[in-house]
Amino acid sequence: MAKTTDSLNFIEQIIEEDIANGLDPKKLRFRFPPEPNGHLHIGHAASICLNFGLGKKYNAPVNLRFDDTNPVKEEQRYIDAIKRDIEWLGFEWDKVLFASDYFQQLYDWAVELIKEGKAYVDDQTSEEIAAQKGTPTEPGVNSPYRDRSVEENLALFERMKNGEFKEGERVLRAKIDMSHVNMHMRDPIMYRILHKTHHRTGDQWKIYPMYDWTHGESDYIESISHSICTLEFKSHRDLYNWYVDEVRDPDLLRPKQREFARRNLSYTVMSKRKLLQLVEEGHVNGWDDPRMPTISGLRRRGYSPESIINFSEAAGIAKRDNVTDIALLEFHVKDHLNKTAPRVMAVLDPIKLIITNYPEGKEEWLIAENNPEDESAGSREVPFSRELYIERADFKEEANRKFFRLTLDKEVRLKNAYIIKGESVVKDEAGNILEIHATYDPDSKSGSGTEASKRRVKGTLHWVSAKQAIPAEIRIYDRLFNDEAPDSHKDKSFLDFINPDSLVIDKKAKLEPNLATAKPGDRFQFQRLGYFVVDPDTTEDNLVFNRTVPLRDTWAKKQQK
RNA sequence: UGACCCAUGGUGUAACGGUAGCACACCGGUUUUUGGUGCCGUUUGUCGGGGUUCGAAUCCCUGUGGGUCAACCA
Repeated sequence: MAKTTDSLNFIEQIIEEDIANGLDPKKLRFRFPPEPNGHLHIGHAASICLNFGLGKKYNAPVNLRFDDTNPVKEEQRYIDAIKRDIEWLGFEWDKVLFASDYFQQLYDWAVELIKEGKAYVDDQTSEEIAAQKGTPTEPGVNSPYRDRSVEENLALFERMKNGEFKEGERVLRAKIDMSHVNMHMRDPIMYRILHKTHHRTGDQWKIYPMYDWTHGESDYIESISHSICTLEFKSHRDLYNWYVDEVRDPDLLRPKQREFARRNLSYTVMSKRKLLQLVEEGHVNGWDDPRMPTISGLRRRGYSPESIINFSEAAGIAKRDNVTDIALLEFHVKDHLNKTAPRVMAVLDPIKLIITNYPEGKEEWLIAENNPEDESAGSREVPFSRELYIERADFKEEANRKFFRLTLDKEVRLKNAYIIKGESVVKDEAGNILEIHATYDPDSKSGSGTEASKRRVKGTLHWVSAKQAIPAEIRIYDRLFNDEAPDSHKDKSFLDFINPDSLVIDKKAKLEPNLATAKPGDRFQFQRLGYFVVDPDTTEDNLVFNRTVPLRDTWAKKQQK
């Protein structure tokens, strides 16, 4: 029989196995190691949820470690953005650390390796070294500098450190095996010369360690038990182990690198390089543009941390390449917002509705439930009067049976208010509808008890009272890319798939007056339309909303068929 | 013409030698003062071929398909 009780993902299985084999659970320690060269995106969320989730599950510390070994690409503002995103997701790190904290230790260890004859300075150019590297099917050849004396290597490495050489003139290489089947083991480069200012160490260093030399050693220094990374690092594992074992105290455990498949999403570009290009070339309005798959973009779009975490949980962890349907993410957004977002009435494309038998000048404040999914959300009052706005698309002079909204001579309910009946329309010379006239039934007030409740009406419309309505700017986002998986087209640029209609701005919208005090970040469900969030661009004079995600609309879907 | 990794419905995952489940998506029904939500249900899957076994998605062999590896990036 299927055991649906918490099945473990394969990383957890490895950990359980290690514990079963005698690993002290108190020694469990994880890390999340971003390079501060851009914003985190939804793919990183998988790694964050995995590592911090493991920390929670096993009550183990998780370090936030910035892999900042390449001063060319890294910036302080990205460090700040990454911290904010992780905090926003609700995770707590044990320590914030930097690979650059270990530069001196790494240097000292490198000197040791040189002394042991396990590293050497190579004077060749990048091209020459590449040419000697061989190919996956052919072995490489040794560098002519491979057998330099320890003294000479020490002296040269010292001079590299002191900035006596230009960039590219020399590198330090590990002396392993130029004919190893694993290309990464063919005398990998440990240090390169870079006369660049580092965002943390400034101009102190003229040489910078490479990823492989840094990462395992950093894990070792921090006593990380399980170092979890993505699949493309699989072939780095041999080198990771080699480096760690060179410096490791035999009594201490070697951190265990294990790899899982990165999370891909349909219609979504996840490459940091490409996201940077979108920002730099101005295709979007920054890293936090609501169309971006970045955590900051999703936040501005109105996604909740819960929805991202639930999504990651649902998507799972495995070792095979995948393209997850973006609908799964959107499902979790709607699922969470449905339970938490207050309902509110807004009309995006207003047309005037006059209740002809409602007294001029009269004004009623009707009670409206804030969230039918959550009784504790309470209720609010909305003004009702003779002149209202309704959605232009909610009226047709004549329509078939499938149309549940307002037509002439048919009844519908105004949400939280009365049942009305379409009577006539006022048009201009061109035949455009200017106003709809209707009559209401005073005995049909919502929740009054006197409502003719047994009367069935075709549908329910949202509306706002014209006099009290407040205007707003509504930003509606569609997919940035109109192709299923723009990453997969090797022959075309992903920019060719940018959807020109990915952003629509609507300034005609009319909202119920309660929204006047909404603050940036507040999320609402606009009744029958979708979930919306107040954008940070909002000012006192200009209320700005982003559409997080539309509501499921089965009618619209059927129309398309 | 190498090494390594991977292969379960449309998608993402579970089952670790004992009846192939779950979720999303899709489709249908139902409830509803949101064409939302909820509830119910249908359809759809172990890449092929051998083998081991009483029994194989699971173990072995083989084929096929996909991915990764030749940055002074991470």
